[in-house]
Amino acid sequence: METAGTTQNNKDQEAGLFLASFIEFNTKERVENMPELPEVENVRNGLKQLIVGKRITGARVLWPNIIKDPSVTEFKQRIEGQEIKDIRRRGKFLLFVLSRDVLISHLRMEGKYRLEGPEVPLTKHTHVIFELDSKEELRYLDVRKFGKMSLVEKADLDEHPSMRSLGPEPTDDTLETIYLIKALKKTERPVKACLLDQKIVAGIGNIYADEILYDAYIHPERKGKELNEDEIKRLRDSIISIMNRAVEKGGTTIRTYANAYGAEGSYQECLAVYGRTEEVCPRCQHTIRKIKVGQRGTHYCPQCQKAGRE
DNA sequence: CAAGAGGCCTGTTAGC
DNA sequence: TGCTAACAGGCCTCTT
Repeated sequence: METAGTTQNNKDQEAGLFLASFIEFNTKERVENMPELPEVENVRNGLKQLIVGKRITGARVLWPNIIKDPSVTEFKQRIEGQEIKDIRRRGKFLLFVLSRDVLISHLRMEGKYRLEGPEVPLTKHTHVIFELDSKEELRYLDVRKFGKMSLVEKADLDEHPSMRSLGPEPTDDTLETIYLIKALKKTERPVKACLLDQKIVAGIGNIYADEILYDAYIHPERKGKELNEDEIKRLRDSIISIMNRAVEKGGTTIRTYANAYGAEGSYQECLAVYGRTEEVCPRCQHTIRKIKVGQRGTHYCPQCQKAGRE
């Protein structure tokens, strides 16, 4: 793992953009930042100020598996010369709107972008480099190499496999109660798994799924079909309010490198259960527990979130 | 069709 | 102490 203070390149990191993040809660539990919707939104805002209007003069791909489609050769050829017109977001996907194409970028667990001068040495986790006409480089770093990029024509964006099956954004305008009732009422899956399913709602990851269920007083293992309409209504409200609040706070970042735009988030101060295993529930003083639900680490309060009714 | 398993990766950690 | 093996995690692909 990288550390913030290693003297030599510390200055460089602070000078460039490092919308990044490692989360360190306490000595018991350390979790790396997995960018969910609020974190991606934060990255989007930072990048927007820094690179919109600049032109990509070339691309270097050091780890080919990051590029999902088209082929690496075509990817590099096509992106060259295109101007960055806008940066958008859909779910957890970052969308670089270019002159002709859209670059779809998913950070997965640890992907991050840095804007640096070419003289700044590459780290071993740098996998893709976009050279800009401003003489800077937009660099993609990813310790796990899990992130993916696709380049598609604008007209084909909605039909791209990554976009096509995404559910609605978790906002008041787009996530309807009726829709959520329909989606949950027909499934045996635990509600936690449903929240993580991007086809049902886009943008929720492991941190906010736990926070949402806590906020809604719903046990993560309850099956979708056994939730009543009032509970699903409550769940919908929690989805929207938690995600809105997290976006306002700039997402969750426990420890971050400084950057010129102060893009680190502060939602970690609001986390009630995530990363707080064996701590005291802020509502009822019961002990927060960690279990596994659908292969995922899950934090909840056994007192506030009963497995039975409520 | 829905749902679960496997694969992608590597730093960290549990277990010997 | 030093080593290996298991694990985490989001999404896609394959299988059932």
